[in-house]
Amino acid sequence: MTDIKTGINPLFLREEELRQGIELLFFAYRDFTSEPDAILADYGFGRAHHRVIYFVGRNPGMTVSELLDILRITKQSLSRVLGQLVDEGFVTQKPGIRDRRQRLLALTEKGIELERQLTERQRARIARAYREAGAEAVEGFRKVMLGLIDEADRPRFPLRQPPRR
Amino acid sequence: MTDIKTGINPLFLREEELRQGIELLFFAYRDFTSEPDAILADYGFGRAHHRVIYFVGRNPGMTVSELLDILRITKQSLSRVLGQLVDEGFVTQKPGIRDRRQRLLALTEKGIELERQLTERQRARIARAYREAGAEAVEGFRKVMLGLIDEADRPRFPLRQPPRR
DNA sequence: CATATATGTCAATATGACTGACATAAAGAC
DNA sequence: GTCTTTATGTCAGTCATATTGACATATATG
Repeated sequence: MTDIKTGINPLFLREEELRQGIELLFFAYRDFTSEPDAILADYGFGRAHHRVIYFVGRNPGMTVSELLDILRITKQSLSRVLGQLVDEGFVTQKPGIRDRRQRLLALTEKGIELERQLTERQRARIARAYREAGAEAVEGFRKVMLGLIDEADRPRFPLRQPPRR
Repeated sequence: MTDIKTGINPLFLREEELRQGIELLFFAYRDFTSEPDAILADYGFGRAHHRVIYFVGRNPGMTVSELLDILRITKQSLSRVLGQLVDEGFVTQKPGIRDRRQRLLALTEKGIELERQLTERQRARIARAYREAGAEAVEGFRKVMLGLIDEADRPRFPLRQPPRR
Protein backbone atom coordinates (compact mmCIF):
# COMPACT_ATOMS: atom_id res chain seq x y z
CA MET A 1 0.00 0.00 0.00
CA THR A 2 2.83 2.39 0.85
CA ASP A 3 5.72 2.91 -1.50
CA ILE A 4 8.89 1.81 0.26
CA LYS A 5 11.03 4.50 -1.31
CA THR A 6 8.77 7.54 -0.94
CA GLY A 7 6.63 6.56 2.02
CA ILE A 8 3.63 7.76 0.01
CA ASN A 9 0.59 5.72 -0.90
CA PRO A 10 0.37 5.89 -4.70
CA LEU A 11 -3.37 5.28 -4.67
CA PHE A 12 -3.82 8.29 -2.44
CA LEU A 13 -1.76 10.39 -4.81
CA ARG A 14 -3.93 9.35 -7.68
CA GLU A 15 -7.10 10.11 -5.74
CA GLU A 16 -5.68 13.48 -4.76
CA GLU A 17 -4.70 14.19 -8.36
CA LEU A 18 -8.19 13.42 -9.61
CA ARG A 19 -9.87 15.52 -6.94
CA GLN A 20 -7.65 18.43 -7.85
CA GLY A 21 -8.88 18.03 -11.40
CA ILE A 22 -12.49 18.23 -10.23
CA GLU A 23 -11.73 21.35 -8.25
CA LEU A 24 -9.80 23.02 -11.03
CA LEU A 25 -12.85 22.63 -13.23
CA PHE A 26 -15.17 24.03 -10.60
CA PHE A 27 -13.08 27.08 -9.76
CA ALA A 28 -12.03 27.84 -13.32
CA TYR A 29 -15.62 27.71 -14.52
CA ARG A 30 -16.86 29.75 -11.59
CA ASP A 31 -14.36 32.55 -12.24
CA PHE A 32 -14.65 32.24 -16.00
CA THR A 33 -18.34 33.08 -15.93
CA SER A 34 -18.29 35.73 -13.21
CA GLU A 35 -17.15 38.69 -15.33
CA PRO A 36 -19.68 38.27 -18.16
CA ASP A 37 -22.40 37.64 -15.57
CA ALA A 38 -21.78 41.09 -14.12
CA ILE A 39 -22.09 42.76 -17.55
CA LEU A 40 -25.22 40.78 -18.41
CA ALA A 41 -26.91 42.02 -15.25
CA ASP A 42 -26.78 45.58 -16.64
CA TYR A 43 -28.90 44.41 -19.57
CA GLY A 44 -31.27 42.41 -17.41
CA PHE A 45 -29.91 39.25 -19.00
CA GLY A 46 -28.48 36.08 -17.49
CA ARG A 47 -25.97 33.47 -18.43
CA ALA A 48 -28.44 31.75 -20.71
CA HIS A 49 -28.57 34.86 -22.90
CA HIS A 50 -24.81 34.86 -23.11
CA ARG A 51 -24.73 31.29 -24.28
CA VAL A 52 -27.25 32.01 -27.02
CA ILE A 53 -25.45 35.15 -28.14
CA TYR A 54 -22.11 33.37 -28.10
CA PHE A 55 -23.12 30.39 -30.20
CA VAL A 56 -25.27 32.36 -32.63
CA GLY A 57 -22.38 34.78 -33.11
CA ARG A 58 -20.02 31.90 -33.62
CA ASN A 59 -22.28 30.15 -36.05
CA PRO A 60 -24.39 32.69 -37.97
CA GLY A 61 -27.29 31.13 -39.82
CA MET A 62 -27.59 28.22 -37.42
CA THR A 63 -31.02 26.72 -36.83
CA VAL A 64 -32.95 26.54 -33.57
CA SER A 65 -32.44 22.76 -33.48
CA GLU A 66 -28.70 23.10 -33.76
CA LEU A 67 -28.68 25.59 -30.94
CA LEU A 68 -30.83 23.31 -28.78
CA ASP A 69 -28.44 20.47 -29.46
CA ILE A 70 -25.48 22.50 -28.27
CA LEU A 71 -27.12 23.96 -25.20
CA ARG A 72 -28.91 20.74 -24.19
CA ILE A 73 -31.96 22.53 -22.83
CA THR A 74 -35.60 22.22 -23.82
CA LYS A 75 -37.08 24.37 -26.52
CA GLN A 76 -39.43 25.89 -23.94
CA SER A 77 -36.42 27.06 -21.96
CA LEU A 78 -34.71 28.43 -25.02
CA SER A 79 -37.89 30.03 -26.25
CA ARG A 80 -38.13 32.74 -23.66
CA VAL A 81 -34.45 33.65 -23.75
CA LEU A 82 -34.30 33.66 -27.53
CA GLY A 83 -37.59 35.54 -27.74
CA GLN A 84 -36.23 38.28 -25.49
CA LEU A 85 -33.08 38.58 -27.57
CA VAL A 86 -35.12 38.84 -30.76
CA ASP A 87 -37.60 41.32 -29.25
CA GLU A 88 -34.82 43.54 -27.98
CA GLY A 89 -32.98 43.49 -31.28
CA PHE A 90 -29.91 41.41 -30.52
CA VAL A 91 -30.78 38.41 -32.68
CA THR A 92 -32.57 38.06 -36.02
CA GLN A 93 -34.53 35.12 -37.37
CA LYS A 94 -35.13 34.46 -41.03
CA PRO A 95 -36.69 31.50 -42.79
CA GLY A 96 -34.35 28.99 -44.34
CA ILE A 97 -34.19 28.95 -48.13
CA ARG A 98 -33.94 25.21 -48.63
CA ASP A 99 -36.33 24.52 -45.76
CA ARG A 100 -38.70 27.34 -44.96
CA ARG A 101 -39.73 25.82 -41.61
CA GLN A 102 -36.33 26.69 -40.20
CA ARG A 103 -35.57 29.99 -38.49
CA LEU A 104 -31.97 30.81 -39.23
CA LEU A 105 -30.44 32.76 -36.38
CA ALA A 106 -27.92 35.58 -36.60
CA LEU A 107 -26.73 38.51 -34.51
CA THR A 108 -27.67 42.10 -35.30
CA GLU A 109 -25.03 44.83 -35.07
CA LYS A 110 -26.20 45.42 -31.52
CA GLY A 111 -25.88 41.71 -30.82
CA ILE A 112 -22.38 41.59 -32.26
CA GLU A 113 -21.39 44.49 -30.04
CA LEU A 114 -22.74 42.81 -26.90
CA GLU A 115 -21.14 39.51 -27.86
CA ARG A 116 -17.82 41.25 -28.31
CA GLN A 117 -18.13 42.98 -24.97
CA LEU A 118 -19.00 39.76 -23.13
CA THR A 119 -16.52 37.46 -24.79
CA GLU A 120 -13.69 39.97 -24.61
CA ARG A 121 -13.26 39.34 -20.89
CA GLN A 122 -13.20 35.60 -21.32
CA ARG A 123 -10.84 35.83 -24.25
CA ALA A 124 -8.50 38.01 -22.21
CA ARG A 125 -8.61 35.55 -19.33
CA ILE A 126 -7.75 32.64 -21.59
CA ALA A 127 -5.07 34.61 -23.40
CA ARG A 128 -3.40 35.42 -20.10
CA ALA A 129 -3.56 31.82 -18.90
CA TYR A 130 -2.19 30.55 -22.24
CA ARG A 131 0.60 33.12 -22.26
CA GLU A 132 1.64 32.33 -18.69
CA ALA A 133 1.51 28.58 -19.20
CA GLY A 134 3.30 28.39 -22.55
CA ALA A 135 2.55 26.71 -25.86
CA GLU A 136 3.29 23.19 -24.70
CA ALA A 137 0.98 23.49 -21.72
CA VAL A 138 -1.77 24.81 -23.99
CA GLU A 139 -1.45 21.70 -26.12
CA GLY A 140 -1.84 19.55 -23.01
CA PHE A 141 -4.79 21.59 -21.81
CA ARG A 142 -6.56 21.05 -25.12
CA LYS A 143 -5.91 17.34 -25.11
CA VAL A 144 -7.26 16.85 -21.61
CA MET A 145 -10.27 19.10 -22.11
CA LEU A 146 -11.20 17.29 -25.28
CA GLY A 147 -10.96 14.01 -23.39
CA LEU A 148 -13.41 15.31 -20.80
CA ILE A 149 -16.07 15.89 -23.43
CA ASP A 150 -18.47 13.06 -24.31
CA GLU A 151 -17.01 11.16 -27.20
CA ALA A 152 -20.05 11.73 -29.38
CA ASP A 153 -19.60 15.49 -29.13
CA ARG A 154 -15.91 15.65 -29.89
CA PRO A 155 -16.14 15.82 -33.69
CA ARG A 156 -17.61 19.27 -33.08
CA PHE A 157 -14.03 20.53 -32.66
CA PRO A 158 -12.79 22.63 -34.20
CA LEU A 159 -16.17 24.26 -34.45
CA ARG A 160 -15.40 26.30 -37.47
CA GLN A 161 -12.95 26.16 -40.33
CA PRO A 162 -10.65 29.14 -40.84
CA PRO A 163 -11.50 31.10 -43.97
CA ARG A 164 -9.13 30.42 -46.85
CA ARG A 165 -7.14 33.34 -48.15
CA MET B 1 -2.54 41.01 -42.35
CA THR B 2 -1.91 37.73 -44.16
CA ASP B 3 1.30 35.82 -43.66
CA ILE B 4 3.06 35.62 -47.01
CA LYS B 5 4.42 32.12 -46.44
CA THR B 6 1.35 30.37 -45.02
CA GLY B 7 -1.43 32.46 -46.46
CA ILE B 8 -3.02 32.49 -43.00
CA ASN B 9 -3.88 35.54 -40.96
CA PRO B 10 -2.06 35.10 -37.62
CA LEU B 11 -4.57 37.31 -35.77
CA PHE B 12 -7.38 35.11 -36.96
CA LEU B 13 -5.56 32.02 -35.74
CA ARG B 14 -5.15 33.57 -32.32
CA GLU B 15 -8.82 34.54 -32.18
CA GLU B 16 -9.77 31.04 -33.26
CA GLU B 17 -7.49 29.51 -30.65
CA LEU B 18 -9.04 31.58 -27.87
CA ARG B 19 -12.59 30.81 -28.97
CA GLN B 20 -11.78 27.11 -28.97
CA GLY B 21 -10.64 27.57 -25.38
CA ILE B 22 -13.98 29.15 -24.47
CA GLU B 23 -15.83 26.31 -26.11
CA LEU B 24 -13.73 23.59 -24.54
CA LEU B 25 -14.62 25.01 -21.15
CA PHE B 26 -18.31 25.15 -21.97
CA PHE B 27 -18.58 21.63 -23.37
CA ALA B 28 -16.29 20.02 -20.81
CA TYR B 29 -18.23 21.57 -17.94
CA ARG B 30 -21.57 20.69 -19.50
CA ASP B 31 -20.65 17.03 -19.87
CA PHE B 32 -18.75 16.93 -16.60
CA THR B 33 -21.86 17.85 -14.62
CA SER B 34 -24.42 15.87 -16.60
CA GLU B 35 -23.81 12.45 -15.02
CA PRO B 36 -23.99 13.54 -11.37
CA ASP B 37 -27.02 15.68 -12.21
CA ALA B 38 -28.87 12.55 -13.32
CA ILE B 39 -28.06 10.73 -10.07
CA LEU B 40 -29.01 13.75 -7.96
CA ALA B 41 -32.43 13.86 -9.58
CA ASP B 42 -33.19 10.47 -8.00
CA TYR B 43 -32.70 12.03 -4.58
CA GLY B 44 -34.63 15.18 -5.39
CA PHE B 45 -31.40 17.13 -5.20
CA GLY B 46 -29.74 19.52 -7.61
CA ARG B 47 -26.25 20.58 -8.51
CA ALA B 48 -26.07 22.87 -5.49
CA HIS B 49 -26.44 19.87 -3.19
CA HIS B 50 -23.60 18.16 -4.98
CA ARG B 51 -21.32 21.14 -4.50
CA VAL B 52 -22.06 21.23 -0.77
CA ILE B 53 -21.58 17.48 -0.38
CA TYR B 54 -18.38 17.58 -2.36
CA PHE B 55 -16.68 20.36 -0.45
CA VAL B 56 -17.86 19.21 2.96
CA GLY B 57 -16.61 15.73 2.16
CA ARG B 58 -13.34 17.17 0.99
CA ASN B 59 -12.91 19.33 4.04
CA PRO B 60 -14.58 17.73 7.04
CA GLY B 61 -15.03 20.15 9.93
CA MET B 62 -15.21 23.19 7.68
CA THR B 63 -17.34 26.13 8.79
CA VAL B 64 -20.34 27.61 7.03
CA SER B 65 -18.31 30.74 6.23
CA GLU B 66 -15.60 28.76 4.55
CA LEU B 67 -18.17 26.97 2.47
CA LEU B 68 -19.83 30.24 1.49
CA ASP B 69 -16.46 31.60 0.47
CA ILE B 70 -15.83 28.66 -1.83
CA LEU B 71 -19.28 28.55 -3.39
CA ARG B 72 -19.63 32.34 -3.71
CA ILE B 73 -23.34 32.31 -3.02
CA THR B 74 -25.35 34.06 -0.30
CA LYS B 75 -26.02 32.43 3.02
CA GLN B 76 -29.74 32.52 2.24
CA SER B 77 -29.12 30.45 -0.86
CA LEU B 78 -26.90 28.02 0.98
CA SER B 79 -29.33 27.83 3.87
CA ARG B 80 -32.04 25.88 2.11
CA VAL B 81 -29.70 23.43 0.43
CA LEU B 82 -27.64 22.83 3.55
CA GLY B 83 -30.77 22.61 5.69
CA GLN B 84 -32.20 19.89 3.44
CA LEU B 85 -28.97 17.93 3.58
CA VAL B 86 -28.90 18.15 7.37
CA ASP B 87 -32.61 17.30 7.71
CA GLU B 88 -32.26 14.27 5.48
CA GLY B 89 -29.19 13.03 7.29
CA PHE B 90 -26.42 13.59 4.75
CA VAL B 91 -24.56 16.32 6.67
CA THR B 92 -23.96 16.93 10.38
CA GLN B 93 -23.35 20.19 12.17
CA LYS B 94 -21.60 20.50 15.51
CA PRO B 95 -20.48 23.57 17.41
CA GLY B 96 -16.83 24.54 17.18
CA ILE B 97 -14.74 23.99 20.29
CA ARG B 98 -12.59 27.11 20.06
CA ASP B 99 -15.54 29.16 18.79
CA ARG B 100 -18.93 27.82 19.73
CA ARG B 101 -20.74 30.11 17.28
CA GLN B 102 -19.41 28.03 14.41
CA ARG B 103 -21.23 25.03 12.99
CA LEU B 104 -18.60 22.61 11.84
CA LEU B 105 -19.83 20.60 8.88
CA ALA B 106 -19.17 16.97 8.10
CA LEU B 107 -20.72 14.15 6.10
CA THR B 108 -22.60 11.29 7.71
CA GLU B 109 -22.04 7.74 6.49
CA LYS B 110 -25.01 8.26 4.18
CA GLY B 111 -23.45 11.50 2.95
CA ILE B 112 -20.11 9.85 2.33
CA GLU B 113 -21.85 7.15 0.32
CA LEU B 114 -23.71 9.67 -1.84
CA GLU B 115 -20.56 11.76 -2.30
CA ARG B 116 -18.68 8.67 -3.41
CA GLN B 117 -21.41 7.75 -5.84
CA LEU B 118 -21.56 11.24 -7.34
CA THR B 119 -17.86 11.93 -7.53
CA GLU B 120 -17.02 8.48 -8.84
CA ARG B 121 -18.36 9.37 -12.28
CA GLN B 122 -16.43 12.60 -12.44
CA ARG B 123 -13.28 10.93 -11.17
CA ALA B 124 -13.62 8.25 -13.82
CA ARG B 125 -14.10 10.86 -16.52
CA ILE B 126 -10.99 12.75 -15.44
CA ALA B 127 -8.97 9.58 -15.05
CA ARG B 128 -9.85 8.58 -18.59
CA ALA B 129 -8.96 11.99 -19.99
CA TYR B 130 -5.67 12.05 -18.07
CA ARG B 131 -4.76 8.55 -19.17
CA GLU B 132 -5.52 9.25 -22.81
CA ALA B 133 -3.67 12.57 -22.82
CA GLY B 134 -0.57 11.50 -20.94
CA ALA B 135 1.36 12.88 -17.98
CA GLU B 136 2.87 15.81 -19.81
CA ALA B 137 -0.49 16.98 -21.10
CA VAL B 138 -1.90 16.73 -17.58
CA GLU B 139 0.81 19.07 -16.34
CA GLY B 140 -0.13 21.56 -19.05
CA PHE B 141 -3.81 21.20 -18.27
CA ARG B 142 -3.15 22.01 -14.64
CA LYS B 143 -1.03 25.04 -15.47
CA VAL B 144 -3.62 26.54 -17.79
CA MET B 145 -6.56 25.82 -15.48
CA LEU B 146 -4.78 27.42 -12.57
CA GLY B 147 -4.14 30.46 -14.75
CA LEU B 148 -7.85 30.75 -15.47
CA ILE B 149 -8.67 31.06 -11.78
CA ASP B 150 -8.69 34.51 -10.17
CA GLU B 151 -5.28 35.17 -8.76
CA ALA B 152 -6.62 35.73 -5.26
CA ASP B 153 -8.08 32.22 -5.19
CA ARG B 154 -5.06 30.32 -6.44
CA PRO B 155 -3.37 29.81 -3.08
CA ARG B 156 -6.30 27.53 -2.38
CA PHE B 157 -4.47 24.84 -4.32
CA PRO B 158 -3.81 22.22 -3.27
CA LEU B 159 -7.10 22.44 -1.43
CA ARG B 160 -6.44 20.14 1.52
CA GLN B 161 -5.96 22.32 4.53
CA PRO B 162 -4.42 21.33 7.83
CA PRO B 163 -7.19 20.22 10.15
CA ARG B 164 -8.22 23.16 12.26
CA ARG B 165 -9.15 23.31 15.94
C1' DC C 1 -53.01 12.60 -49.00
C1' DA C 2 -50.62 11.07 -44.83
C1' DT C 3 -46.96 11.45 -41.92
C1' DA C 4 -42.91 13.46 -40.07
C1' DT C 5 -40.22 17.51 -38.90
C1' DA C 6 -39.06 22.40 -37.27
C1' DT C 7 -40.66 25.51 -34.50
C1' DG C 8 -43.69 27.98 -31.28
C1' DT C 9 -46.68 28.47 -27.30
C1' DC C 10 -49.54 27.81 -23.01
C1' DA C 11 -49.54 26.17 -18.35
C1' DA C 12 -47.72 24.49 -14.25
C1' DT C 13 -43.75 23.58 -11.44
C1' DA C 14 -38.96 23.30 -9.33
C1' DT C 15 -34.29 24.86 -8.28
C1' DG C 16 -31.21 27.97 -7.10
C1' DA C 17 -29.92 32.29 -7.03
C1' DC C 18 -30.75 37.29 -5.26
C1' DT C 19 -31.75 41.61 -1.76
C1' DG C 20 -33.08 43.32 2.57
C1' DA C 21 -34.23 43.07 7.25
C1' DC C 22 -33.96 41.20 11.57
C1' DA C 23 -32.53 37.73 15.43
C1' DT C 24 -29.36 35.22 18.44
C1' DA C 25 -25.33 33.61 20.50
C1' DA C 26 -20.73 34.03 21.32
C1' DA C 27 -16.24 36.29 20.87
C1' DG C 28 -13.23 40.14 21.39
C1' DA C 29 -12.18 44.97 22.64
C1' DC C 30 -11.92 48.51 25.97
C1' DG D 1 -18.91 44.33 32.37
C1' DT D 2 -20.62 46.70 28.77
C1' DC D 3 -20.03 47.47 23.69
C1' DT D 4 -19.17 45.98 19.25
C1' DT D 5 -18.27 42.66 15.96
C1' DT D 6 -18.68 38.11 14.07
C1' DA D 7 -20.91 33.59 12.78
C1' DT D 8 -24.93 31.92 11.72
C1' DG D 9 -29.87 31.52 10.92
C1' DT D 10 -34.33 32.98 9.25
C1' DC D 11 -38.40 35.39 7.11
C1' DA D 12 -40.22 37.44 3.06
C1' DG D 13 -40.24 38.55 -1.56
C1' DT D 14 -38.32 38.27 -6.20
C1' DC D 15 -35.99 36.63 -10.40
C1' DA D 16 -33.73 33.56 -13.87
C1' DT D 17 -33.55 29.32 -15.65
C1' DA D 18 -34.71 25.03 -16.04
C1' DT D 19 -38.32 21.13 -16.32
C1' DT D 20 -42.66 18.17 -18.33
C1' DG D 21 -46.72 17.85 -20.96
C1' DA D 22 -49.96 19.18 -24.30
C1' DC D 23 -51.20 21.32 -28.31
C1' DA D 24 -50.69 24.37 -32.71
C1' DT D 25 -48.84 25.65 -37.28
C1' DA D 26 -46.28 25.50 -41.32
C1' DT D 27 -43.69 22.95 -44.31
C1' DA D 28 -41.33 18.92 -46.13
C1' DT D 29 -41.38 14.29 -47.73
C1' DG D 30 -43.05 9.73 -49.11
